[in-house]
Amino acid sequence: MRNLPAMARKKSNAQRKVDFAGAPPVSLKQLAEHLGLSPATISLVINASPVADSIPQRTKDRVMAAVKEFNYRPNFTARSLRQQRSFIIGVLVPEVSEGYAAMVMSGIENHLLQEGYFYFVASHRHRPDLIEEYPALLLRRSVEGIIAVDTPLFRSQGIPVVAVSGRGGEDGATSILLDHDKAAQLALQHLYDLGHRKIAVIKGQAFSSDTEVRWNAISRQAALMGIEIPPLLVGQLEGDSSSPELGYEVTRRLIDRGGQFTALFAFNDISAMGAIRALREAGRPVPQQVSVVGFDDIQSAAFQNPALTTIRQPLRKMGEIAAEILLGRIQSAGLFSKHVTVAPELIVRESTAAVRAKA
Amino acid sequence: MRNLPAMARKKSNAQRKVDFAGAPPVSLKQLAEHLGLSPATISLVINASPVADSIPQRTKDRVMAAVKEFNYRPNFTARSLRQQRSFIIGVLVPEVSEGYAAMVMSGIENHLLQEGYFYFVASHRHRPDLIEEYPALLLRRSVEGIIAVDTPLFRSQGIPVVAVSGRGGEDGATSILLDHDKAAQLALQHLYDLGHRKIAVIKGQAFSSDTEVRWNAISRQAALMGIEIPPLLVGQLEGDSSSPELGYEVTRRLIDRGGQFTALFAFNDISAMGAIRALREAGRPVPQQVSVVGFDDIQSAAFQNPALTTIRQPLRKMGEIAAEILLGRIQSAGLFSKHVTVAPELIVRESTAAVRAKA
DNA sequence: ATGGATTACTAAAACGATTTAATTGCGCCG
DNA sequence: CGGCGCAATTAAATCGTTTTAGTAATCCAT
Repeated sequence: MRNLPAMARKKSNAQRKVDFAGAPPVSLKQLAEHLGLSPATISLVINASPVADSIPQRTKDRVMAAVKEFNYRPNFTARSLRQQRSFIIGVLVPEVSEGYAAMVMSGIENHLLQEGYFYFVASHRHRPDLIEEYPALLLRRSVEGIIAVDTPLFRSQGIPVVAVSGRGGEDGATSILLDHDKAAQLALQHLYDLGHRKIAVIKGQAFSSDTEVRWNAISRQAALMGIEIPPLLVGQLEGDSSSPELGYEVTRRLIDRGGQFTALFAFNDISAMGAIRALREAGRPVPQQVSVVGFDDIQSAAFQNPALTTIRQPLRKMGEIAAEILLGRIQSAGLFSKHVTVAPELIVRESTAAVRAKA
Repeated sequence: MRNLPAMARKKSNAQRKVDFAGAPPVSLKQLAEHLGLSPATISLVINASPVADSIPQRTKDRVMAAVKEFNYRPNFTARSLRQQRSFIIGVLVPEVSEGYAAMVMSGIENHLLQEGYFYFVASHRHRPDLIEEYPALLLRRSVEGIIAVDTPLFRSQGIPVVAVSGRGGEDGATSILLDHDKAAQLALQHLYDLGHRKIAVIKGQAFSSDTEVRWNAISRQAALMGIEIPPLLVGQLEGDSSSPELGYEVTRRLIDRGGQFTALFAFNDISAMGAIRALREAGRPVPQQVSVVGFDDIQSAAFQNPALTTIRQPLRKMGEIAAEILLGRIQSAGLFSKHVTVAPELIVRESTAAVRAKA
C-alpha cells in the first residue's frame, strides 16, 4: 500500500494473523495417480470426448466418483492455454458509473455469465490515449471479442467487435442501434393522441452521434402524421455538460421566441428536467399547460416531479443482444450482420396530459 | 445465436465476409530462433531478472530491439500458468447497474488498471444461490482476491476478501466502512448552524445494515450538540422497494402525528425525494419551511427540484481503497486491518435554508 | 491360423512462457 | 599446470491441461 490520503481513513487496530488454508486443489495428475489411470483418460472422460466412447461405463463411473470425492476442478488457465480460448470478452465503456453504460453492462453480463464467459471492463473516460491503449491491453489479456459501448473504435482489432450505440464506423464491427423512427413515432403518436398539434423539439448537441438520425426520424414521422414542426419550435442543446441546465436554457430561448406549443419532445431525460423547470417558471406548468416527453428513461426519470413520460431505450436488452451476437461471431467466424436494430418503448408517466379543451 | 425475441430487431441485409488477419503474435521461441539465442535468455532479459546481470549490454540491446521490431508480447495465459498468478480479481455486487455499486466499481477499476490488474464482475441480484455460487465460479477462474460490495460472504474463500459496506461479518475479510459519526455530525451541525433545533429523522429499513449504526451515530451526535430528538420525530422506512414512495409515506405519518420540526434528515436521497413531495403537499415547502438533508448523493440528487443537500458517501474512494487494500493483501499475506473507515462529505444544495426569523 | 476390427487405454507432444541447475569457455592465481 | 571463479548462456523441468497418434489385447470371421 502506498500513497493513501491519511485523513480519509482510520485503521482499526484489530490486526490479525490468518492463514488461508483451504486444501490446495487437486491436479489431474494426482487424480490419475490415485485412480491408477493416465491423465489423458481422465481428461477424455471428463470432457465427454468422442474418443472416450470406447471406455466402459464402469471406468467412467470410477472417474466421476473420484472427481466428486476430491472436488476436482480443471485449472482454467491451463485449459485456456492449451485450447487457446479464454472465455473472456472485453467491454469498453466511457465510464462504468454512468447510468447508460451500467445498464448496457448489466445486459451484457446477464448473457455472458449464462454462457460461461466472464468480462473485463475498461473505462476510457473519453481520453483518446486510453481509447487507443485499452483495446490493445485487452487483446494482450487474450479476450475473445470486444463490446464497445458508446465508444469509437478505429482499427480493426483482429477479433470480433460489437458496438453498442457507437459511431458504427468501424469495418468488421456489428452495431446495435436504436430504431429512431420507431422512437419518433411512439412519442409523436402519443402526443397526437392526447390532442397535441403544436409540438416543439429539442435537438441534441451537434457532436452527439444520435442527434442527426433522431432529428431526421422526427421530421419524417411528423410529415407522415401531417404535423408541421416549424423552425421556430426547434431548439438545440449547446455545451457538453450533462446537467439539466442545458435543457433549461434552450427552453427559455424557445419560450422567448414566442412560438406557440402545447408539447415538447426533449433530446433526453436530463434536458427534459431542465425544460420542465423553465416552463414552470414561465407560468406554464407541466403537464397542465405543456406536455413534455423525455428520452432514455434514466433511473431518476421516474423520480422527477412530475415523473417523466419518456422513450425508453432498451439498454439492458441492447447489452444482451450485443453479447449474444458477439458470442455467435466468436463461435463461427464468417458472415455477420452489420447492423441490428432494437425497438424503443414509450413509458407514460405524469409529464404528459391531454391538451385542454380550449387553450 | 438462439432464442432471440424477433420483434425487437431487424437485421440489416448487409452481410459481409471479413477475415480478421492481423499477423498472429510472435512467440518467445520464434524470437529466440531469430536471434540465435535460447528462449530462456530472452525471458531473463525481458523480465530484468537478476540472473541476467551477467548478460552483456550488447546482447540485452539486441534482444530489446528484436522485441520492439516484432512487437513481441508475452502470452499472458502462459505466464499466468507458470507463475500461478492471474492478475485478475473478482468483484461481487448486487447489480452492476445500481448507482451505488457502479460508483464503487469505478473506484475499484481506477486503482486496479493502474496496477496492471483486471477484474471480473458478477451481479447476484440478492439471490442467495448466486451469492453462494459466484465466489466459487470466480475462484475457478483463479482470481487472486475478491471485493464484495454490499454483499454478505459467509465462507472464508481461501483468498483475500475485502468488503465494501457489507455486513462485515466474515472472518478474514477487511471491511471498508463509512464513518457514520462524522456523517451525523456534518448533517446535524449544518442544520444547527442554520438555526434548526427541531429535527426529524427518517431511519432506514430494519433489514438494512446501515440503519442501526447510522441511528446510533445520530443519537450520539445530537446528544453531544444538546439537541433532543423525541420519538415523535423519528420515522422509519418500511418495505423493500427503492422508490421515493417509501419516504413519502413515512413523512406523511410524521406530519400527521403532529410533531413540530423545521428540518428532516432522511436515510437516503430517494426517501428525501419522497419526503419533499409529502411536505410540499402538506403546505410546507422545502426549503422555505422545512429543510431536508438526504444521504448518499446519488446522481439525481443534484437534478431534483429543489436540488438536494445531502451527505455524500465517497463511493469511488471506497472502491479505490478496497482495491488498494486487496492488492496489498495479495502481495503480502499476513497481518491485515479488519476495518478501514472513510469520511463522508456534506454537499450543500438547495433543500436546506436558514430557519425563518419567526416560524 | 490369420488378418482386420474393436476395445481400453496411454505416451508424448503440444500450449507459451518462467526458472533452476547446469554447461562451456576463458583468464588468472599460486 | 591444475584448479577456481566468473561470464554468458542454455537445457530441461515445470505450470495443468488437451489431443493426436499409438499400442496392446481381445474378438470375430474367413
